[in-house]
Amino acid sequence: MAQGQSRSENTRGMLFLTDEQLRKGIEAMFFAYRGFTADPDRILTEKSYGRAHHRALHFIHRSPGATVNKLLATLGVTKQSLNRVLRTLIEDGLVLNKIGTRDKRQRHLSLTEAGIDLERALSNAQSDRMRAAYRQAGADAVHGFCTVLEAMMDPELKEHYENLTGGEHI
Amino acid sequence: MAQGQSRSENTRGMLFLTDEQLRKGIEAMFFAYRGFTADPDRILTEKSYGRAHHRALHFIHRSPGATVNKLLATLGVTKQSLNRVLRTLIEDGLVLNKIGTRDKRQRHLSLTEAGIDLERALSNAQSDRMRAAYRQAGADAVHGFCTVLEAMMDPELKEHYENLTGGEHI
DNA sequence: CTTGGAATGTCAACAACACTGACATATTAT
DNA sequence: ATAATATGTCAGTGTTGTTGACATTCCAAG
Repeated sequence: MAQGQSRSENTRGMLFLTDEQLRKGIEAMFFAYRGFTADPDRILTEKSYGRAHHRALHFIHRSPGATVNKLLATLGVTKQSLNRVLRTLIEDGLVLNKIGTRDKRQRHLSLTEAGIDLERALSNAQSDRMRAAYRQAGADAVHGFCTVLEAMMDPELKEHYENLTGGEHI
Repeated sequence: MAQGQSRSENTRGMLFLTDEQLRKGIEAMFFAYRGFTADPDRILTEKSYGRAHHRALHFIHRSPGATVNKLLATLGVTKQSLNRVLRTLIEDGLVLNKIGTRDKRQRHLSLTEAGIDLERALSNAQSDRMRAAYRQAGADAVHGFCTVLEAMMDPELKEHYENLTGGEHI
């Protein structure tokens, strides 16, 4: 039995993965995701927003000027679902909705100053925990963490993930 | 600038963490969690269940005979929310609700054969992806993955996580 | 034995957030 | 002119979470 052994390889470099190790990873994802969202959720509740607002603010901040369609693809929700959230953010003066110059059907989304402020508050809350976890776990662990997460993504989602970091210098 | 450098330490062994690295980790969690739930979700939709049913089945399978209160603490939802889910699972013959012998107020939950079957189907779907990700990332990455996830948990949630793996031999 | 509190279940109402389906409106492309 | 695209909107529905209130059952302390 490879009990209590969290890293184990055979002679061909293949991983031995017990059901227990897999289950542990599954539960770790579940509990960690709760921690991951806990801090922003508190801020959001104060402002009567939800997680969907956070996600919208995050990705608009990340890709300012992106169209609604691009945001839809990134978030993976229906336009009706996103529209409900976007409407309140625009009404509350956190998000700008600018008609495209080249293609006037498109709406380019960006954050107002107030939107940037809230996004930063949410991002800071989430980053603080992430930073603490990174520091506690160490550099090698962080690298492994991201590697496994990337391997867990659907190929289509992974493209969105990579495009975000790639298309930074626009 | 430590740009493009995902693991970096200074002379005192402290991690340098750029905003970009933290943001990348945050987005990795978001996209990976979507992949994490995608496969079970497909099965659940077929059977007209939701993620909450999966979670209940998972933890009942993990700690058979646990009381409702213990399950409530693990899942971190209200009893009303859990009860709605449990009721359908009991009605559908997937979960057993046995009155305690020592304390007859308590209900001890366990899976029926049908419950075990569905739990296994869900677990397999989720494990398959996890296993593939683990294999792709390698043993060291897996270790780091779990380390960071554990460091991200709320202390209270981490106890639940650890109690699950610790109290296996009941 | 009575009483207080704990464990559980249930009812009602509500909110967030996802879905589908249908439809309207510009605008662009063919 | 017509088709397709990008967006917005309305209406309805389902899952999952929440509060608040209340009943039941049972253990334990007085």
